[in-house]
Amino acid sequence: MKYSKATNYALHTMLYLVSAAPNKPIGVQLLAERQGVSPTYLSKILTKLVKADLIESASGANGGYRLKRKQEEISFLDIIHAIEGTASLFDCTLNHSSKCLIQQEMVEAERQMEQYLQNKKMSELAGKMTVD
Amino acid sequence: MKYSKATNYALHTMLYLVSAAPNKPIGVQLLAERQGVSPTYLSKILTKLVKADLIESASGANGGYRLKRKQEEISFLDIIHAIEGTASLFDCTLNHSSKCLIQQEMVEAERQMEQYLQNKKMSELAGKMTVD
DNA sequence: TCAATCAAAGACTTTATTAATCTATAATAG
DNA sequence: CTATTATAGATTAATAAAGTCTTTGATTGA
Ligand code: SF4
Ligand code: SF4
Repeated sequence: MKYSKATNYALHTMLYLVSAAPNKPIGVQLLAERQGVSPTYLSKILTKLVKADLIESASGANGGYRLKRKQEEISFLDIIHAIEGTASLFDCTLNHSSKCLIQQEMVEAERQMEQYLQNKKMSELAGKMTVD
Repeated sequence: MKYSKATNYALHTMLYLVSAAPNKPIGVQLLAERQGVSPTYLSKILTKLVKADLIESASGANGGYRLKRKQEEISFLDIIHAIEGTASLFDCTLNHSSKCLIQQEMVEAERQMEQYLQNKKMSELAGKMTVD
């Protein structure tokens, strides 16, 4: 069990957008170069972030991506959910009883992690880290 | 990102062993039947649990598997780690700075989940759940 | 001792998921 | 219009998970 590389790219891209000038859209070309990934691939990842309403895109010359919300309103969890989806990490296909303790505990454990990630906002990274 | 099916099998097997008579080893045949999985495959999973010192095995007639520790000394996390390994969920291959906040937060979030799972022991399931 | 029973190990195959590419289409600024 | 940039979908490649098959080794008890 691992976070996908896509999530990694998404987090780094968001970090970069956070530390960039807020009103100048940044093209996928540049974002991809920095991370050593192909523009077309990063593009699909960013489209997910757009659909999750975390960033917005502009087509055409001088277009690109920029934050749609304030830094303090974007959490790690938002980004992760946008890429990985929101389904539970533990899936018991059978699911016979709502009182199943295994499932309950696994879900609660996950909730603990998500709670932490939800409280971590992009604003905490801004300035405190340089993107490379 | 999902827990593997192997983890699911491991948890269910442990639950079954917990609710079984502690001194009579149970063969993989029976354990596999209950879960609708092939004995040889389950066997490799159980071998991991043996190596993690959670259960012990006996070869030969009347052999099989049984708990090696007390119920209250086996946590969900023990089982999960035995199957999934202990590597971090988030891997940044670059890893340039020990001060990287992204990595720090991701690791800390995971720690929250693990802490919860470490406190959940098999003894909490015993009796409260029927295996099916 | 020997045959039946059971676990361990390793090589292998199949299936599923993730990662990535390629190509075509749509939007927009200048 | 045309250059630029995002979106979408189909497709391929790479990696990981799931599962099978076969052999070996240990143990029991007849
Ligand atoms: S016991 Fe719980 S986790 Fe297992 S199959 Fe039933 S509902 Fe799912
Ligand atoms: S910024 Fe942090 S997470 Fe990203 S590559 Fe560097 S060390 Fe890894």
